[in-house]
Amino acid sequence: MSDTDPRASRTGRPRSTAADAAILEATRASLVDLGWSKLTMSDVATRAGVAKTTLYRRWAGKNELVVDAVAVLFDELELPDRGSLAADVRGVVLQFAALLERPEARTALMAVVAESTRDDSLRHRIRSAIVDRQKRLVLQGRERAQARGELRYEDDASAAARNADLIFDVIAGAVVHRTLVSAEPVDAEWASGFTSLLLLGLAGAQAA
Amino acid sequence: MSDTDPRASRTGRPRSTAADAAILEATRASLVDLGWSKLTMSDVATRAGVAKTTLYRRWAGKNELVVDAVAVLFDELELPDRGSLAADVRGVVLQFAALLERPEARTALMAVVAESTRDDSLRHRIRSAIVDRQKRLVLQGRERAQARGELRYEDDASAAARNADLIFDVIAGAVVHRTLVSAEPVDAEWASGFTSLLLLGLAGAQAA
DNA sequence: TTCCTTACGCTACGACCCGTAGCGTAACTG
DNA sequence: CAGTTACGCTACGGGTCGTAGCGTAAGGAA
Repeated sequence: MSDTDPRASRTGRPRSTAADAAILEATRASLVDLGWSKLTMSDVATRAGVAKTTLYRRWAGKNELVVDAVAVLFDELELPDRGSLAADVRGVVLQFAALLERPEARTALMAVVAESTRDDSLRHRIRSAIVDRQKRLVLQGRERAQARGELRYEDDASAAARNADLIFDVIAGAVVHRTLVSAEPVDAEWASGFTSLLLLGLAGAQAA
Repeated sequence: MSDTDPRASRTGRPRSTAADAAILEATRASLVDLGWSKLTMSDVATRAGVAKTTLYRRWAGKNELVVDAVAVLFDELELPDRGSLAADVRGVVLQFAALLERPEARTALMAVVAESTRDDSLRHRIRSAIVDRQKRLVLQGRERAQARGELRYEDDASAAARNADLIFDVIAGAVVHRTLVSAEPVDAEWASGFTSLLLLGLAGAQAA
């Protein structure tokens, strides 16, 4: 969460965990009301009932604060077994799309990614707090599909890892692009079309 | 380009087209040096050798200015006939990836998209200036593939349009996500893997 | 040419946010 | 108790924002 590890110093007044929670909650509320660009540290401090200096003691700035405030939203994603690979893909697509409907997520995600193009430490923070944690969904879905016999088990471990990364970028990228760039809704129909394309490919989806 | 149409008023001193070009060029240069978040209107004005008030006479703010400054970069994309659908896809993926390697493009694209989530007019500006213009590549590639016999001609016109939009979101989304979110390189190997996945689908690409 | 209209450069301005310093006080440890 | 760290508060210089006001420049119309 915050920058410094509280266990490093066992003496002195401990940091208020209530303040941590209040700050992150206030950050999400401010994102909803004001959006990324108009969100200010002063506003978050006021909403959280906390002094501005307290924010700077824990986060280097707006970028880091917002990443931590939004990261928890992505942990809500899960992949219940829906019986087939196609159903699992459709399900996660719709779930991810619902997350991107939330104003705090949509305004923050692209903004921090944009900032991360010029800030290595921020990019690593995004990776560890958001991106890498969601790759579990791809791995889980693949294992299930392999167990069902829908996908083969792969021999080369590094090739399998590259493949998982590729699938992750394709699914997440398509949903993000559809939602935020094209600014069109991800509904059940789109999810089905995308799933067909992903499973069958261009020619195969056309034939179906 | 600018906000007001110069042909609307035929009297008075005309706007300097040289200033327009200088401002957009200065904006790109400032994006390279400072990035989106540290770019200021004052800095752009100074670089362009123009008064700050001149900027505000043409653009409502930083968002609109940057969209116009970056839009021209995307028009460089083209789709030469490489002989097969797979080769065409690989080619456009690598071309788009090269564009996203340019610092002015990568820092600006995600930032304006993030802003557009709370600004309808900005979103329309992005669509007309950037997104919609690039869908020509999908349409062109599909026509060629159909002429080669690699894809069927589609009967339903609206279904064909939805399909083109889907493919656009999948290709552009995957490249953007790989480059900016996962922050991994789009090299020839990745482009080939992605192309196989797009053409053959999950099971098909695994078998190949 | 003269008049009209619009664009330009320049200066100045209030408003706002940034990030930090300094201080007294609060909370926890040994 | 003393020692250490966190907190709230105030204040500050520095920077950007977007606009107003002014005199001047560059075109078109009579």
